[in-house]
Amino acid sequence: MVSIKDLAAACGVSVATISKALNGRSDISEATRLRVLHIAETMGYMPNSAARALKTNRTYNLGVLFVDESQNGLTNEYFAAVLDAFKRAAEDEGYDITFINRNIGKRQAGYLEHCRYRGVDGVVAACVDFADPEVIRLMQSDLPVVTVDYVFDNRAAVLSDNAAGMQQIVHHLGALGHRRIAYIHGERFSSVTEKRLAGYYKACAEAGIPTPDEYVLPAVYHDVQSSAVCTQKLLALPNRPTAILYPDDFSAVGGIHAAIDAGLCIPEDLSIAGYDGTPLAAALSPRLTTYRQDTNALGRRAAQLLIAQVDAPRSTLPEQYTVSGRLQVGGSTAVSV
Amino acid sequence: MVSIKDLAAACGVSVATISKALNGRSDISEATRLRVLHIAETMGYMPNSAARALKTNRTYNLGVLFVDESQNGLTNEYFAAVLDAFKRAAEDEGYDITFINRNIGKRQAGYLEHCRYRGVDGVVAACVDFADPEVIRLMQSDLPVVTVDYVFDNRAAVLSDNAAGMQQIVHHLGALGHRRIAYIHGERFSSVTEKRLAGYYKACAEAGIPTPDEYVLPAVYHDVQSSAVCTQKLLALPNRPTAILYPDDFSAVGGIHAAIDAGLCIPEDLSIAGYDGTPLAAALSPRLTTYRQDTNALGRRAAQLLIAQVDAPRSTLPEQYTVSGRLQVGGSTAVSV
DNA sequence: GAAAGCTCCGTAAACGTTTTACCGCACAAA
DNA sequence: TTTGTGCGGTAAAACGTTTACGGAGCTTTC
Repeated sequence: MVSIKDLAAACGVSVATISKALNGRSDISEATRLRVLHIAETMGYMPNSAARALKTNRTYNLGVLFVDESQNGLTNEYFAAVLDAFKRAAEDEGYDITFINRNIGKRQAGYLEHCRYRGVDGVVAACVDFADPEVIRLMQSDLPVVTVDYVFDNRAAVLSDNAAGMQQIVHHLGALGHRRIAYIHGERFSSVTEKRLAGYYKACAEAGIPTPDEYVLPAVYHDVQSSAVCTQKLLALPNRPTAILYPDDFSAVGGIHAAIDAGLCIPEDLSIAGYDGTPLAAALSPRLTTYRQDTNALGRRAAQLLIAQVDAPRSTLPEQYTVSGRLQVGGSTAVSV
Repeated sequence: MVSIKDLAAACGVSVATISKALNGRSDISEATRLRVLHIAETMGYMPNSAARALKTNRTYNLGVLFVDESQNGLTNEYFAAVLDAFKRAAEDEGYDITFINRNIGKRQAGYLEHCRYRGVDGVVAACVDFADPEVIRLMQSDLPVVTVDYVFDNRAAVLSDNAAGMQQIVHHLGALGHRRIAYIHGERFSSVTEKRLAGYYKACAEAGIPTPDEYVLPAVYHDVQSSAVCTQKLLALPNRPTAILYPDDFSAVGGIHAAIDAGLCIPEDLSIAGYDGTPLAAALSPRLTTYRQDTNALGRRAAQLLIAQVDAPRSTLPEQYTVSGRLQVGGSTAVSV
């Protein structure tokens, strides 16, 4: 590996000059800069990020914090899509991304310690349990942080418009004449679920649609089993709903099958809506009505917010951004009978 | 940040002693080691990975190379699952993982250059175009490398048993009495596709099942549109197949709907099989017959192979491991009429 | 009783950068 | 001639580690 020292020797100047030439400093003549750059090219010079990080305390590395327990990790389609967009945006700005975990070397540690050990310039947190003391410690540290789909104190955050999305779905169904709209939601005490529930109740109230307790059932995100069971319960009701809302597109599949098993036709006998707007929604037949979250904008925005904090002159305040999605009407919803 | 120097001062010993105590070296008394460890704990000492990397040329960072163009990135469920397992295994061994891209800082570069810049100890390559000159350059470098689902020269690789998987599916259908089995496959010139095709042909030959050209159609992985179109073509055949095989579970959804639209019942009129064994397969009704790839073993094995190379005494040879999956029979396949 | 061998610890150099302080020089102003 | 003022460059310290080497004190060995 050719170092800055070798370059200096080859160019006949000092290492300081090389460094200046490479980093676009001003106190150097254009002539020598060009010469250095050219020789660096031909010698195949590569800077050493470790040395640079050691000296500057900047790694140009961004940490990604998420929990991979219980399937909610990389295999979560929503999170994967957001992360993918985040990654692309970060790379465009010259940052690399690396995963945060709870050990340093082979020793157990905390998330914060891991970040300090690796010297990441900032952290994006998604899909994590914000009640976890370790997560809280990280959030309260002086590290630049951006959260997705959760607001921690007044730290930077990007949010999907969960309440608005839910409202749009309800409005859509209300416009189709539905008056009995049930909602099978995801785990409680997640801010996403709470927002969507609020949106559901608000929209129903506005439209004068009743929301009896037996129409609001708890299930589990991405679990066809639980959504199928809930659907069966709803369909067994004396006054069964004409439309059912699901926590996500995948769960809706469980609902669809439960409905079909009950001898119902979709959308003639029952309207069904998912959430997320994944490729799966478009693959189903009829296409699933769903709310498409703008994962691309979410990830990109998160990267921008984080990087802005990283090289903020400590004056910029953290912000919360909400990015809105789009109702995607498919054939799974139709006028109420 | 408290450094080794602060520790030395607090302990009243030299920095060398601290380093030795921390790294479990032998030329130090157990008494002082304990004292150092204790004081380090109370002072909240954290090593600096950059400094360590600079000195030792080991970063304990593993690079992940994959292309994220055309949806085949993180959102690819198969890859995401493998990566997740890889990540867990790597972390257990004290390694962190970071993504490889083609720029260093904001400048364009090659994959290899990026790796050298970041000083990753090794690279796992999956879902990449192995014809890309940049990828080839990386593969031919002296960096420890492991590939998944592809064999490059004699570098280490983990492989899913694509041929065997396909054979098992065909055997299963053959045992059910099917004699007209069509195969809608993924993109050609991918080694995965070629292996599966070979498996299909071999199993059919063994069972004396004909494989007319019009039964073998090219489609695109994870594309319901193309699989639906292919399905329509097959069903329009004068001598239409009694069973259709798909490149993956998601594509099978397209096929199922095309079949239903054609007025067929599954599995009574047509048997259908997917590939991968994703949660989706189990969510469908009837459950999709599929071949479940052991993504967990694949990822874990890849990590083991890579790490073994990293700290190999240059004597160990790279190996190719094949990990086998399991046929998962669902209700989408039944005895032939 | 001296040589040899341990055990434990310190000294100092090195890894590849960046950055601060400074120096010499040419040129213009006084 | 002196004094300032940029400009182009150098020297050297610093970042936080690891490690080769050496040395002091002790024990073993012949």
